[in-house]
Amino acid sequence: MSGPIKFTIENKLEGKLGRAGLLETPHGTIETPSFVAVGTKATVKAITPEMLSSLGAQVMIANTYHLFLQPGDEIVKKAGGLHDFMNWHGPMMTDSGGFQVFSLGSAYGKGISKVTKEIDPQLLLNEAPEDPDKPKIVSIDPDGVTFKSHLDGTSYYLTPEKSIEIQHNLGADIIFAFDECTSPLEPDHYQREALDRTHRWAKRSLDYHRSKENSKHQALFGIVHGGRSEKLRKESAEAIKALDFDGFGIGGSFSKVDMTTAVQWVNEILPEDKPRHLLGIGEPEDLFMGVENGVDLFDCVAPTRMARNGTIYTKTGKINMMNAQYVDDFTPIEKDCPCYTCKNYKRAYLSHLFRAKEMLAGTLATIHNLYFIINLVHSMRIAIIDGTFDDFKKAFLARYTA
RNA sequence: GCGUCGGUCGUAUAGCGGCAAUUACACGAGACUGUAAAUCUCGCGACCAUUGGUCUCCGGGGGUUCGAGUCCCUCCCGACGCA
Repeated sequence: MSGPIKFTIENKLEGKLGRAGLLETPHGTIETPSFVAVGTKATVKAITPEMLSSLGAQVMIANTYHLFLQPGDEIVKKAGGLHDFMNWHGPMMTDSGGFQVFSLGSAYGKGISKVTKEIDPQLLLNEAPEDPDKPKIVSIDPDGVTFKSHLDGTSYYLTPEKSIEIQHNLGADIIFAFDECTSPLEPDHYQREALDRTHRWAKRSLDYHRSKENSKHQALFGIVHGGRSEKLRKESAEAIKALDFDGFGIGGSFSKVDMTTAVQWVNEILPEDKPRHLLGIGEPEDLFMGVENGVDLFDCVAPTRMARNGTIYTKTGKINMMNAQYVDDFTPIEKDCPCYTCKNYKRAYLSHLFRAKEMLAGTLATIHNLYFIINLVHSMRIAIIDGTFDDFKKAFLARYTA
């Protein structure tokens, strides 16, 4: 074991793919399964790194595309890397920019999200409708992707090598290969084409990475794709597995019903001794599904974005703090929750802060939501170690209404 | 007391003969899954209803007109000016 990270399994779920483990990185050890806080632009929105740490976060993930545009990876490098730049000294990851191929590309302005409730067959037939009023800001070619900056319209060309170079400058402990996240609405022939491209890019990402000194202290994860297709998913898992990455990401925009099968197909193939990260997934029921099926790491904007938009996780489901009923509700945000927000503030106060558009609203809600999700995944870990996962899952989901 | 301007959906506004009536905020609800997001969508007179329909509405009352927030008369209220 000579890579920059070390993964050891502590206990497994009987008869299933799930496991609890330890992932050692140059900036500390992550107890898995673990939820990775999203800090796209080198900040977990609304909170400081100290708050992030004290609410129980062990690891966070920033974004190549956003930091490349602003302030620029060279600036971050001069600052001494992301850890010093943003004052987060725990384990850190960076995403490659591959998701932006989707969110700024095929999903741009079309109301398509990462997880669709169901696939509308009408949309599938017509493929994605083009809006002639909206200039395309992403265009893909065999070598890379041209982005028109969403900030000022400047064109930038991102290739696998460029993405890795940027991620080397950013200096996270774990970085991702440059991939293409496709829309589930794309037809089969396109999924095929995009998958082949992602595999070529994976190889190029890895080759470039290994040719640099940074590969000694930064780990590189390859990303499995394949959309909704069993054939492509399994093929992708085999192809990425063959490439000697330090760990794996499972990517894609899913229809809710396709997610479970996709994760199972892939994790049955991926090597057991390397960590797996289910990219961009984080609703409670999905986290149970992922953990049960062998996912070690999750990241998701849901807890932080929901928090800023006034939605709070509770053990019985999400509540919208903007609703009239909370104006004079002087009970804690959530009874029995030990987080800073719940220990110190009442619903009526949070309701007031949101209505008054005070910044503290987002901060307090973020602290609670992140604690809720991070603690949920951590509890799953403990349940795996204790051998009580099924009971824990049953009890949680019985109370929780999505 | 006289004169001028003004009174429109909770508030602030648009409207100057075809209007259930503009816009913003507020209010009510919903959405959000590798962050174009402290954002976005919908609703906001009432009652039916499948597209759609019926009624009631722009300070009060009266008038002109096929048709009136919109024009005329009068009353009430407010601001300003002159007494």
